[in-house]
Amino acid sequence: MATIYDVAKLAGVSPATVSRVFNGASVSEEKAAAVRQAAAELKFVPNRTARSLRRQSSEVIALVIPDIENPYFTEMARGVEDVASEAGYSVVLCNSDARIDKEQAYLRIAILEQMSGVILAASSDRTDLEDLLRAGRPVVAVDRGTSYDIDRVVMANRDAGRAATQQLIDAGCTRIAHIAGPEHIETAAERVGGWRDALEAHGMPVPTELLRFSSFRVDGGREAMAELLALPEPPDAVVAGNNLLGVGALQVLTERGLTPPAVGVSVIGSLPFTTLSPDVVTVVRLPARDMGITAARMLLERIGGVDEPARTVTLQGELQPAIAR
Amino acid sequence: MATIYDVAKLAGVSPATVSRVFNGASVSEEKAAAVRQAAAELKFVPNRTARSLRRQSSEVIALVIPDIENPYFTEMARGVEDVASEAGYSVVLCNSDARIDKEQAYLRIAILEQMSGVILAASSDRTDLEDLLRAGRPVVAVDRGTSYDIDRVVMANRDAGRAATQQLIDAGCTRIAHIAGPEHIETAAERVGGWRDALEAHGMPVPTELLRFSSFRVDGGREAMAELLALPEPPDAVVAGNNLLGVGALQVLTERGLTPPAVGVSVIGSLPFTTLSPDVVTVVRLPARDMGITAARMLLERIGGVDEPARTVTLQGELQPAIAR
DNA sequence: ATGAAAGCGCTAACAA
DNA sequence: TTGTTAGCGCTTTCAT
Repeated sequence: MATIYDVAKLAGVSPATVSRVFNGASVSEEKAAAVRQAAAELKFVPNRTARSLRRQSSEVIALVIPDIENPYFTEMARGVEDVASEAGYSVVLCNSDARIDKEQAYLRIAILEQMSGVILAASSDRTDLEDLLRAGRPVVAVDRGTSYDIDRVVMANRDAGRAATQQLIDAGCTRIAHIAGPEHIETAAERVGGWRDALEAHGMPVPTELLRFSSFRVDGGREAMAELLALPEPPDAVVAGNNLLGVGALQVLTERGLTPPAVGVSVIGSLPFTTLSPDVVTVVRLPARDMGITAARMLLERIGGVDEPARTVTLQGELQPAIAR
Repeated sequence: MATIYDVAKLAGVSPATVSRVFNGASVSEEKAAAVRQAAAELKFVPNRTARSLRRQSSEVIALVIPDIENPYFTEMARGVEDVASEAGYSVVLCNSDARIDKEQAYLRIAILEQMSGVILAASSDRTDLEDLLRAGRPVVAVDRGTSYDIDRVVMANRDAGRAATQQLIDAGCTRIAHIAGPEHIETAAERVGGWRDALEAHGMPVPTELLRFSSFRVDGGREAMAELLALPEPPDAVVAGNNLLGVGALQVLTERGLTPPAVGVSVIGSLPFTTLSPDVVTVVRLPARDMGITAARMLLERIGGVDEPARTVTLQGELQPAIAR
């Protein structure tokens, strides 16, 4: 691997000049050409590690998500990656497994590896960003907020919950359950709010026994749905709090021969790998990729030194109603 | 951030001794204790960038996969990550998008960032590993081989294809189609071989018009399934070459009211987010997580200097038959 | 077992 | 504009 010194010697200039050429500082066109020529000849590429050590920062950003197997987050990851790699940054994808200790470990690594910044879908509202922020690394929150005053990109969760529920009301359902995510996660709580709103707006009672908090996972959806069906008065419809809960609920319904529209189903989030006809399940599509793109752009701005007050971008879901029944 | 010098001063030793303590070299228990004490007091953590520069390698491995949105690969990624992080390595997940140019770009970055090694699910059989191998970075191939003589972990694709097909034959199907992945991808070709094997073993003709090569994606499965159904003599069963092709095929069948067992379906790979009852679709589960675990272990061995001839590990799929009809 | 010192490849003051 | 030089924080000879 050729170094900056090899190039300098071959081009007949100082190492500093070579560095300047590769960093866009002002260099006479003549020397710049010589440097480029020499660099090409030696197949020189700057050593990123050395640069990081000297600059005290590297062109790497961390993306910390709670579940790498959830298509919602991988879709977001693609958005982040597209923007980042366009700008010459690498993305390190970190799977916190929704565990605060693993998350913390990754955030530590982000500091140690001198990463330029972090995009974080926090595992809980007690995530500790002190060290990171003290080290001057910008952090952008995605999907869920944190307890810090930082940039964030979130979904219009309440609206999504309302729209999903509304659709079932319009279809004539009267006992509408809601399988929600963990109570302490902001997104879950907001979607519950939307479900409540829609019911109240129609003068319908808010049936607490039909509200189930669960994990944002398939098995959580399965359990909750099974419980709901075991009720003396089971629901005639259900709003799933995210894509995986929707899958779990639909699996249980299918197994019992209650495939929609036998029981109405609305899902907040997309069902990318479902085999159901899109006609029978209402989906509020959440623009995960856009969320990733937006977050990455904001982070790059912060890395670039933008210094305005913390911003919040809220993305709207898109209602894809089941065909009216 | 405290440096090794700060610790040395506080502990009353030389920087070299501090380094030795953190690298397991022999140091008197007395001084070692003093160093640990001082390090704890200063919250010292070694700067990884400096170490990488000095050592000319970093504790990072790259995992390059063709489709980050495919659950098969994210499941594998988890396996890799679990092993790697256990050993103190970070994993950089790179999505090549099945494009050889993006893949090449990531492999370049792996060299530049002095990553310790690469786990690669190659986008094609023409992937160029010259630079990487010349730079002495070990590479382990997963899922698919490469044209190089390196360690690899693959699935028993032919067996999987055979088992999936066999199951449909046992169920009494007589016109069994196969929707395969891209012809030039090893895994796809091998699975086709298995399909062929099973048919021939039963003295059944191998119906070329029922073999479709496609992309390993949902839309590919949809197109192929639609074409098959449009045939004058459509198939009464289909073997899907991977999980996404299976989803696509099932979507089309469902939309046309041909949900299995109306048409028999076997899928090579799992359907994690399907809402179908597992009773009606045969699945040959592929142990993706194990593949990741195995590959990561092999890579770490190579990084550690193991120098034996290239090894190949073949993992068996697990037949999960639909309930006999 | 320990310390002194060189240097990994680059960038950024400072001088010229 | 250009070159000289001093590190960034660590590891690793080479002495002792």
